[in-house]
Amino acid sequence: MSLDHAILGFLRHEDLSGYDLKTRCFETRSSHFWTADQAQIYRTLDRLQRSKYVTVRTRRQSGRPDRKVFAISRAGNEALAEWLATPHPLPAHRDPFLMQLAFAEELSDESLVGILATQRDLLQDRLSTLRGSASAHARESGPRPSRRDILHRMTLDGCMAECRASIDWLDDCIETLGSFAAQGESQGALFRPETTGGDAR
Amino acid sequence: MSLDHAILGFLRHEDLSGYDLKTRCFETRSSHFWTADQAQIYRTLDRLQRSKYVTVRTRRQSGRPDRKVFAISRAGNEALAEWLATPHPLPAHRDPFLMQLAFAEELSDESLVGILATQRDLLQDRLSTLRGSASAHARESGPRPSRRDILHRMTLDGCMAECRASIDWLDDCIETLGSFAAQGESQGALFRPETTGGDAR
DNA sequence: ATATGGTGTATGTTTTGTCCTATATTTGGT
DNA sequence: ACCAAATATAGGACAAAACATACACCATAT
Repeated sequence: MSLDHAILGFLRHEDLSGYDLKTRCFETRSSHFWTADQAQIYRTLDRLQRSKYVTVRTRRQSGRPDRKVFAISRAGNEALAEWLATPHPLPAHRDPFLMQLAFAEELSDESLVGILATQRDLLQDRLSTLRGSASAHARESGPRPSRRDILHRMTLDGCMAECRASIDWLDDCIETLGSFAAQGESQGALFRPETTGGDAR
Repeated sequence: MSLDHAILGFLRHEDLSGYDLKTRCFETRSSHFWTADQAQIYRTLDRLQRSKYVTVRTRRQSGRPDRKVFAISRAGNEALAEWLATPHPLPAHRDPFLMQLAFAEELSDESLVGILATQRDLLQDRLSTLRGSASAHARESGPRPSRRDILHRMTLDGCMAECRASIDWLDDCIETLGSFAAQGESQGALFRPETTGGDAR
């Protein structure tokens, strides 16, 4: 259902074709929190049109194939506004990397550290990309950003915060495994006691 | 594909029935990084069996319906080992809450802060749950945790780290919006310049 | 001439995950 | 005696997403 609202959200700002949504919206503006396949976009537009949440007008273009430009309808606006104003439950967390780590019991320490380091690097890359988007966005929006700009910036900040947290965590894991390997197995001391007390909030 | 490996991972440790996997594995041990519907578990077990990654023996039980106990096969072990030793690309990030925030332009400051605070509370609940799991796990595994225990603990730590980062970020957002509302719109000063310089790693 | 790459829309198939329902028995509580 | 909850497996329907492929046209470079 979220994709529907993403499309309505983009259309609220300006009228767009499926192609626009793909290239100017999902591949750029929202890529850090939602992506969508081209096929998915067109099918969803079709469905939104059938449910009267968007209207379409076809733009004849000289030579090129026609552009179908979609606009959000009254009903679409209302549905979107309602969704935006409602808190939604957290979706189940799904993380294939944590799964890999959880079952890596029989992996050698070296392989395991390799996996962790690779993941760290991947997250570092993502963080760099996010930083790039943030700078670009700051440049575009200038010294007096609109409310829209501020919200967009917040989403980037959120992603960067998560990213940094995961990187730090991975560094801790690598360190722990390093001393684990150095001292041999089952030394116990490596197991940091829970931080509940010192870190309560 | 990840679900296959999750099941193989659990079976590597001990033989289990579909019901065991549901109640003792996915609803408890792995709930923080992967969940699975009961129907999905049974269907996946069926498929894994057809592809010879698991074997099954049926336990007659007096009265009760038969238990189908699954065990991982040689082929299953090899497939799992290979998957565990390979780094996998980051999946696309999908976060409906960030989407909600990104499109919340027309929401009043009050509603927006409400949404952010609710999200904060939801994450706080998740963090409490994670803390509970961590304590319980620490208690069960005792002073000399096995490698398996340490890895499991790491997955919990990773989730908690992400959770905390998101909560802190939400607090920042709420604060920013608070001063935004106080000073009126488009004051510009509220837009924190990018932190790239001070936070480089 | 031909290839490449961008613009633009659309369908088919498969995988993955969710929800609902059905069946059958035992145990424990009121 | 009766009801709810736990134990145990499985199919149908469907939405969401990924993956592949197709059609049609243009501009530009080789």
